[in-house]
Amino acid sequence: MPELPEVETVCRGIAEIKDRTISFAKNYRPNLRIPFPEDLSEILTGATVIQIRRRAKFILIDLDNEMTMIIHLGMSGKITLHHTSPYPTPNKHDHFIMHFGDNLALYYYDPRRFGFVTICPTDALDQHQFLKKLGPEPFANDFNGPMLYDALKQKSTNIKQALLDQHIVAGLGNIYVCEVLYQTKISPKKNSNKITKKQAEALVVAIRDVLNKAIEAGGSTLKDYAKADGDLGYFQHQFLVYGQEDNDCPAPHCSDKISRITQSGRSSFYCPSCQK
DNA sequence: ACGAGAACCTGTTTGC
DNA sequence: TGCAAACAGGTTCTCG
Repeated sequence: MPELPEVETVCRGIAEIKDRTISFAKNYRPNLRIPFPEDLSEILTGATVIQIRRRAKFILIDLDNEMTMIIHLGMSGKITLHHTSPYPTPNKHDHFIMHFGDNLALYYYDPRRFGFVTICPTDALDQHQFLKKLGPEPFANDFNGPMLYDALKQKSTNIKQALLDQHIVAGLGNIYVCEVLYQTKISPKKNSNKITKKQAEALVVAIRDVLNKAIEAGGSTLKDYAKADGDLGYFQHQFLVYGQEDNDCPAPHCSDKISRITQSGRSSFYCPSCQK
């Protein structure tokens, strides 16, 4: 999926649906990763958007009927807006559509169908199965060096897997974990419980730094992710290690090349010389 | 209880 | 050129 910066970019990209009233909503298949709620269309139609928020990689859309839409983009989910009716005929991967009158429509497109759209009473979001166990937001005060140190100490897996664990810190994905580990000179193979306090502090700084830069660049555009306005993000041009297998390590005095290894079925890119 | 690996899907790229 | 295999931003389930 889109990781945190891409989801943040989508949230900003759909800001104009705020204060707009849903005139039509429809899902075009019964389920994605989870079923669409049976009464989704009835609940949404006539409701007005109060606020758009992000929690981890979830898009939260608060409505004036005390309900909140929860949207997850999975690996290949994409949201696009249309401003002129008649709106396009849904493509076979456009699984959910909302109209806000005749000059604004939101389409949810997801070929791999690992994402989902659901709804939850706003006051019950904290208890929702997808949200209740999430770790802290990377930019929140409760995410800090001592907290991360303690959490990493509990895990017996490698640091790569630990940072992907949404219960430790919410929002990181495969790309940004690779970049963060490169920036902190920590090998993805290092045991999570061997991370020092100093390294935990450095990880907090690097996580915020990498995510901030990615958000500023409008996220990363890979195979099938684009912002809501159809423009592309640019952060992919700043990847130092992700997707750089066999390229020279970008560190000034390093003559090594970037390696790719598989950890728990997912690619990790790193410099064997710089990252220990 | 925990972690590695498989599973869930389709589309695109890579390699023979 | 053509086809099969590998690979892809995530999460959750099963199995050892």
